Amino acid sequence: MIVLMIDLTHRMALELDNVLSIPKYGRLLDPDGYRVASTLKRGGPTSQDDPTTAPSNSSPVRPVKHKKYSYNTDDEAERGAKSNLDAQDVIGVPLGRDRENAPATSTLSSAEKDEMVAEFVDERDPLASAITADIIELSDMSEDEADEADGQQIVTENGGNGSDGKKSRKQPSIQGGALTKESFYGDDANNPNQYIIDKLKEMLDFYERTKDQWRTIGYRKAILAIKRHSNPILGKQDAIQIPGVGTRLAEKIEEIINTGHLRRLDNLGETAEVIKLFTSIYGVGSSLAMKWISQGLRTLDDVEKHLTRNQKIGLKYFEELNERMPREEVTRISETVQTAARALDPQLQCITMGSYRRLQMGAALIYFTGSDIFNRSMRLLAFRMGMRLNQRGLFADVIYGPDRVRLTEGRLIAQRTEQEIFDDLGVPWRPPHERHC
DNA sequence: AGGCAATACTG
DNA sequence: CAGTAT
DNA sequence: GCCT
Repeated sequence: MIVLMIDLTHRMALELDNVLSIPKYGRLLDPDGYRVASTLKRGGPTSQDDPTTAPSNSSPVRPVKHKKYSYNTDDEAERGAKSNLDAQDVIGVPLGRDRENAPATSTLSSAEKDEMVAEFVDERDPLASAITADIIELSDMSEDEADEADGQQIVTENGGNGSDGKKSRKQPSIQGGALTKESFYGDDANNPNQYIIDKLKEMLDFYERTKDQWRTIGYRKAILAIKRHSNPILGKQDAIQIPGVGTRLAEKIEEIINTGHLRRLDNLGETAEVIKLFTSIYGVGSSLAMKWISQGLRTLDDVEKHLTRNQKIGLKYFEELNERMPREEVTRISETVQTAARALDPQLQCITMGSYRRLQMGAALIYFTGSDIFNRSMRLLAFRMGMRLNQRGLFADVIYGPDRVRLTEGRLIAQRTEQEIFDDLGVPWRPPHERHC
């Protein structure tokens, strides 16, 4: 089957097993609506294919050669997968701010699309190809999932509830053994060591913007470890117990405990601020930032004339690229992409990745996680309990007629977390690898 | 002392 | 190739 | 930065 993975985040790549997302850039701020490039092929082994030749439905899909975009699916040829899209295709959807009424593109011929691709590539800023989506071939997805390809795979109804709005906003922690983001990383609000974490985070931010790749990793791991550590850290000895926290950090932690702040941090002063400012320009990293600082540059204006083409775009859209994309907007863009993609191939499974997916509700997680057998048995169980489970949630008080015909929708009783759905079904939560049946 | 993920695009 | 990005 |  073919899966379209939509990645709208500009800062985070998704890496999931063999599936790599294509690094692309946040959002497209082109004001004139959107267009879909259906076969935007990149370089590599497949680029010699005649781009004007639409792949034939009946011909076997050739093995995927470009490892960047997919992994090999040996049995794919035998199964003769039908799709207008190949695994190395990329769908790019430039999106403007005012795109609600953007024109539909589903009826475009492939020649027209290719023309658009050419235009897209030639005339657009590279940064403008904001939204990209990978076509990934997955050979191990179940029939069951394929059967469900009709509906919306992305949960959108409750998307824009603002829970994704702020930078470090977290959902409340949930109890039980569920391996959720919260239980794994800890919960800001309830963590007794949050003030320590905050200080260390500031250090981390600085090193992230400096050159110090390894210190960055050290801090990051330590902070993660402290977040998972639920007891209050009272001193150096406590701290150094935590794997990931060594002598140096333990001392800093003690200083934070005793004095409330870090002298090291206070000393970073202006430099840290300016580095932060400069590296906030998309395409400007620590090296350039430090170089500029050493040349006496301090403001965005100072720096303007030293930028490359891409960096100029980064500066032009400075605000937009540094702003977190509202979840609602992600939802909207996802739908746009999906509509366009399905027009090209109705069979497509579409999944929006990144932080959007991490906050995706439990019902959808269960669904995507599988296995098919597991999902079937969970749904059957729900049915027997007079309920209904699907990728949107668990519904109670569902009325069924003869032959399991469902007469009512029922009322939504659980959807946000896997845990609550399992609970309501009376099934002990189990980790994905134990969901074989 | 040496490793700490892997890979793509840009200029 | 170094820098920047995901 | 931390760990081996």
